[in-house]
Amino acid sequence: MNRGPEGRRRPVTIHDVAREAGVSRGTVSRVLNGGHYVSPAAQTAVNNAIRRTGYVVNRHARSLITGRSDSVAFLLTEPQERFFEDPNFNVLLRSCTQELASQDIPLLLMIAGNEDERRRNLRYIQAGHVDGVLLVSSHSGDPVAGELDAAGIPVVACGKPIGQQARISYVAADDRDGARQMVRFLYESGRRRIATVSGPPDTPGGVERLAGYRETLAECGLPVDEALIAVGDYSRASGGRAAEHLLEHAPDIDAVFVASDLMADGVLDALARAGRSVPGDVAVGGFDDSPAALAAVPRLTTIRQPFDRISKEMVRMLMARIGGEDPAAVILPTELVRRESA
Amino acid sequence: MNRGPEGRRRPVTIHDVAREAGVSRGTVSRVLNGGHYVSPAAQTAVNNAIRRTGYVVNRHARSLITGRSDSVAFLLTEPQERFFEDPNFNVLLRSCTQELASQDIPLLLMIAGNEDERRRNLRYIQAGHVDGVLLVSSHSGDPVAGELDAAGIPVVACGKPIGQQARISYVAADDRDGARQMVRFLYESGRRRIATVSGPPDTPGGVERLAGYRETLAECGLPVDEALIAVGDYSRASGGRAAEHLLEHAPDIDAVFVASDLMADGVLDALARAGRSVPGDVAVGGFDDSPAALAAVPRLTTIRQPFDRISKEMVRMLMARIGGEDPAAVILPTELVRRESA
DNA sequence: CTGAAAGCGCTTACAG
DNA sequence: CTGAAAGCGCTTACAG
Repeated sequence: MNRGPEGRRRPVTIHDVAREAGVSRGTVSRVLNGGHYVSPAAQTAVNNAIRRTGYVVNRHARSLITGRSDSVAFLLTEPQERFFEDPNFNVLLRSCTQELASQDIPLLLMIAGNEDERRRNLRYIQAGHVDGVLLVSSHSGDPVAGELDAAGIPVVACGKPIGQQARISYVAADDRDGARQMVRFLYESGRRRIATVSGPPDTPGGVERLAGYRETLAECGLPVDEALIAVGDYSRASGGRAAEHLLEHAPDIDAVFVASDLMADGVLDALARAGRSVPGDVAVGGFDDSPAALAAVPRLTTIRQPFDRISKEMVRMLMARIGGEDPAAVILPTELVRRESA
Repeated sequence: MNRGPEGRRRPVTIHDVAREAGVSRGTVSRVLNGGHYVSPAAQTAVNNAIRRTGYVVNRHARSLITGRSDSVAFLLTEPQERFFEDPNFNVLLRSCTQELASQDIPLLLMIAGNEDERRRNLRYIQAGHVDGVLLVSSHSGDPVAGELDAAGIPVVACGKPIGQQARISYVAADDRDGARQMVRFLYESGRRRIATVSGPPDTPGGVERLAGYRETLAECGLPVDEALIAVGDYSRASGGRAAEHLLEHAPDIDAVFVASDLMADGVLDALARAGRSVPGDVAVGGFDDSPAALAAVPRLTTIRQPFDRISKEMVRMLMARIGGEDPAAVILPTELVRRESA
């Protein structure tokens, strides 16, 4: 940074670098953009000049001409209570931010907690102010993915966008297999009255994890008793209510597979209030391996979603999409993590 | 949006609007920027043309000339565990995002969980890619505020930046008064062995809330017994450990004022394990009124930090700072919220 | 491989 | 109040 007469910074431009290196501005620009068609000598001279002058590219000027913003939106469409309560969002947000930062791409955070915000964010995105969007919303009935896609905006969703998986890229953990692993583990630990608390039926996790539960029970030769199935909405409180419901309709349960760690934490509370010990009387298995699993007492045995890999893949796929590639889906394996609750 | 021959969007520019309205591009720009020195007739014509053409300003072109990016960074410098665990961050992040969105200003999320990330984010910000930064970090020993300020970047901190409050704008809740309200409330409910779990001594909340505790005890004519004071790090687990410590050294406590809701939740767990009933045997008072207060069992009586107002003020002050105003501090009142834990 | 030149879409003095 | 013009800092064909 140079300083002008008033001590105000005059940002160094490509022009200063060119003068310093003794080349034209075009050459500097070529070095900046990959160094193609530049002689080694010019290359070196420019790089040295950049170092000496402390040059930093003006992103606005670049964007003006390239038509790209070199930034992406992280769009969260959730009621705000869930964003406040569920640590999964933070994990995802954190690792996407990190992954993008490593590529020097800023993340614009957009939260659509209601229809108004949804509309405003959509308008902003459609105006072309970002190159693409990472979409996170558990409820896949959400029309926002389709609207963005229709507007020609590259989108990668976290979790299968039910109804439009053919047109929207997404990355998801293998929900069904995760559920299968947990239920089989419970069975092999000797449990025979295995209940489940599933997620909402309009979410991929709600559908797939329940399906995995049913399949595995059948494979183990256990009857699928509808009294063993309760539905939650992924909130901790809904887990507690579901557990109470199960206790009432099937008091002889000896295990519960819960479709999220946060709900599992609620189940733990309800079980404790009912005087059931965990894992003595009832084994509890969660899903996510979120920070909530470690905060629970006892700590949760759960299915790990590889959030780090999920984020990395989301970013990679979004870049590919922005680069013109066709949509694709990536399914990542899950893994059983044994702790104290089962 | 018009479509060119290939169906590709050709964004409508100020030029299209000018033609449509029958004025010059300068006039369109003047309407866009406040409508000064524009006749009512031209005003109307331009506005209609904007509506008809669906014109949206190209922010890059604007920024290139104004030198402003019209975006701000939300910089979180915390170890990631705390970001994952503590819902306070989400509340703050959410309301800042919302407040900025209402002014059409994008928020760039930056998370500095370690030295490397801190350095990269600093570099990005210092390059002038954002107009200012909203700084959130509980540990105020953090040098980042000073570094940004030294680089001439407008900063507003959340919470008093110890050591540099004269140079950095900040907004904070009235920590000391909040502590006073809680301790007095506990006293007036008949409690006489009132303990506290404070925050780290290098955070403003750690210092001020403890000071408020001491003062109020003295005013109530209660001795300040050092065995009644334990220190946590704002994590849930540290609250549990602090409670165990207190129970060991001062088994006759009948109340605990805890410097954060999350730690209070940990205290609740420890108390339950020790067989003490809440609020029967021991009353527990939290601080924050975060979502953790409602998730706790029993729900926490706590001190409300007005996060909505805090965010609004942070944004307002940052804009003022960007506009050239001198630093200032805003202290917002706190309020006792009665629930079941005390 | 390299330079000169055009142009991205806007804002802002400057004349009138 | 309004238009014509310069210029923000870059990238990218286009000649050479």
